[in-house]
Amino acid sequence: MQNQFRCSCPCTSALDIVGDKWTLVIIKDMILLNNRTFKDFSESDEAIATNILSSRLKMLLEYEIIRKEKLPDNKQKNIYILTQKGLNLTPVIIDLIIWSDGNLRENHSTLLPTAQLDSVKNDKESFISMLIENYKKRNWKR
Amino acid sequence: MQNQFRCSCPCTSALDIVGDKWTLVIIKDMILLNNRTFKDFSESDEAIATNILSSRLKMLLEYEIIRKEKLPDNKQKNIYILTQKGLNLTPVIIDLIIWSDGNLRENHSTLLPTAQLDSVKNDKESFISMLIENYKKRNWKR
DNA sequence: CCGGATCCGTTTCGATACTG
DNA sequence: CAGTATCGAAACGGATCCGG
Repeated sequence: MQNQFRCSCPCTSALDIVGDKWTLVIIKDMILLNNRTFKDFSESDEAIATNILSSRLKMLLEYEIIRKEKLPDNKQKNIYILTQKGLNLTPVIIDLIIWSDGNLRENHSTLLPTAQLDSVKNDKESFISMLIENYKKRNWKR
Repeated sequence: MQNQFRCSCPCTSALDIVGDKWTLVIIKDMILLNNRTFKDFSESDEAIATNILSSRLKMLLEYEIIRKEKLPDNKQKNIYILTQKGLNLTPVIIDLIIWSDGNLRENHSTLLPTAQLDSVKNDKESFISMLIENYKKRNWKR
């Protein structure tokens, strides 16, 4: 299969990644819901098709925003883990959630997993750092 | 023509807008380059096709992220102006630019209009406020 | 069952030509 | 200049298949 994406054109990388509904959903659910397996993602509320999911995971691997590992206790299961580069997208995700909450009052359930919102608005910077540190503690055990 | 977008589903609004390469490009160029006319957008570096541009402007109007006006001194020319809701996306854009600069070193010209980067990294919050205030001063004259 | 890959009809994109 | 129409190409996404 040909690449469906153009890593050969780095100047548009940021928009390939963030300017795409599905990569954004995947990254958001990794950070906020700690999704890790193919199954986790394919069962998410946003109902991504498996072929699309597959193509996006490849793209994110290619960009080194995530990496692929085996579960230490279950060598069968593949898991996808955010790299530092991927975790660095946390501020973008959080700002998007804050915007969504403030400006799309009707319904923002897609972007808001919990009642963490107050905490976010209270001190955004520490909330972001906390998310990143918690993520690393849970998933970066080597 | 049928609507190409589904405003009937507000729960995915944020991703319709930000999870789309072109709406993101349009908003970014409004904030950073003060693009205002159809021509401005269609001549931007990213080379958006006129039909796509047209559909995205309609979508952004529908979401009230921009509004359409006539130039006061030239009743012929349509201009598109960010609303408050649209301007509230500035933090998302800026965070994306910062991420792009820090993590896609190869080439980030698409997202970086000027050498304002140092200023951003120095004090992000005031830079964002400044961008928004400047935008209003230039475009919100009634 | 899980992690995908393949197939295939439908939708959307996007380059260009065209119109008022 | 500000869009709209056209049309082939690409992407989507539901269903299905398949190896482990």
